[in-house]
Amino acid sequence: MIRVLVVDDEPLIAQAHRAYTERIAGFEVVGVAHTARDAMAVLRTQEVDLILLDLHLPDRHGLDLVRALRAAGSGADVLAVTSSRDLGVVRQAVALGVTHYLLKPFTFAAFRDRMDRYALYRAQVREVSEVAAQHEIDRVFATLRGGPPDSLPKGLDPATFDLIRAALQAAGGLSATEVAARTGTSRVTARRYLEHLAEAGRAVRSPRYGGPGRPEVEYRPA
Amino acid sequence: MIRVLVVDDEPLIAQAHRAYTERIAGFEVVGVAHTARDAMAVLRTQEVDLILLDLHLPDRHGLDLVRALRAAGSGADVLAVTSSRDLGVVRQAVALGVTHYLLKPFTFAAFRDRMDRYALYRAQVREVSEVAAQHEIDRVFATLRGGPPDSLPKGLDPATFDLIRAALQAAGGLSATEVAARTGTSRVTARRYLEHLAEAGRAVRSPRYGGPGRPEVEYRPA
DNA sequence: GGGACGGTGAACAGAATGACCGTAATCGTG
DNA sequence: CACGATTACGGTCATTCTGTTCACCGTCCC
Repeated sequence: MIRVLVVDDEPLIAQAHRAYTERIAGFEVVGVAHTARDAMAVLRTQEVDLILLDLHLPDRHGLDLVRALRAAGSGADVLAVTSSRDLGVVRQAVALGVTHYLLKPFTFAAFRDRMDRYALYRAQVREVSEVAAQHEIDRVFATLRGGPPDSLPKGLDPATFDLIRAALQAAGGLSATEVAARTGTSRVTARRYLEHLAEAGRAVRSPRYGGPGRPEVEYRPA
Repeated sequence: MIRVLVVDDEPLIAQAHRAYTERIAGFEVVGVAHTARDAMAVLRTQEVDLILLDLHLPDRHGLDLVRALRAAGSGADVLAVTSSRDLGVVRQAVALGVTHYLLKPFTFAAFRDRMDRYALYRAQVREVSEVAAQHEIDRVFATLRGGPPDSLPKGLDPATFDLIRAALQAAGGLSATEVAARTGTSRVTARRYLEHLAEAGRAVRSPRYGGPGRPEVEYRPA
């Protein structure tokens, strides 16, 4: 369970964020604060993993709160949630290590995306305590900040997705052309979905050498 | 010009980092420090945009230095450079807002990649002072943390590249023909990638005499 | 009923590979 | 020491698949 502290000056908004958070598996809200002072108080008594922080607070700027947190040695991560479109603020937020920055108003999908990313990130850094290579570090950073996650991006149909995935699962290892032949879709479409699977880590790509001409890419279920 | 402070306890390494930095257009080194105390002193007298920070320092852990910096309100960004493979350290570094994390030893290409990314990030946040939409924020984050850019020349496939490199690493010293046999590629292809590795300084070539006929070229990982 | 959007496939430029072949470098022999 | 036999090198080119663009069609919303 990832323990979340929701901080927003408007009680209604804070409640909404709490509800949003609780709709996502793996997260629990351990506190709600409406001021920086309240937030600090909660942090003194509660273990908190992630702070959902509105930067606009009545007593203090949110970034100041983060600074104070860091000075105090707190390792809590911060997801900034604000309507401020000032890039200077974004830049400072980055420097202070916010995991992400959500502009209000946001959709639940966008919110869940950031939260899912964060959960995945935590799983990665918790799973092993040592890394062997630079690219593993890169993967951790990319998880937190990279492209869109598991929710199907635009242009991908759930039904087609299932079809392609099933075909791959059944055969074990197929090229885009072979998947196309088995599912009845075009190669282009098959490739689109296979590529998504690979991107999401649910399939691995490896080249197939031997014949003349450019090598084929084989996708195998992970 | 992006003003860089180089921090590393070993003078030789610090000089190397300084040289690396100065090879990249748009960056200038405004200071070199060997201890956390030195670094703080420089930061008090100099405007610094980016700190190239070795986490292993004689007087204090690098992350403590970052914490102190943040507490003091410094907005300098940090690129962590360390040989520590401890993921806990990585995690803390992320929370403190390091722009990236480079494992020693690293190639100049990897270093330049991170620096270029950072320069691009700065250009983005400086160009405009306001943002209109979430996706612009996302772009800024992705610039800083996105996946590694394929610095491979055209005609070379990343997957094949990894395959060849892995084969070489595992065996220690192989000819193009032997690599071909182990990877399933043709000799021509294997040689293409081995040549690239040699060119990039990641493998060394030495002839193998003894048998009849023209000597073979043996590639060994550098 | 019209417009916008989302998903698909056909066509195309070019990217990555293997086959072929002349050339280069060594060893063995007279 | 010279010369032929042998073996690998290194460049060129045909081949096949990739990845992208664009037009089409259905559907949903206004």
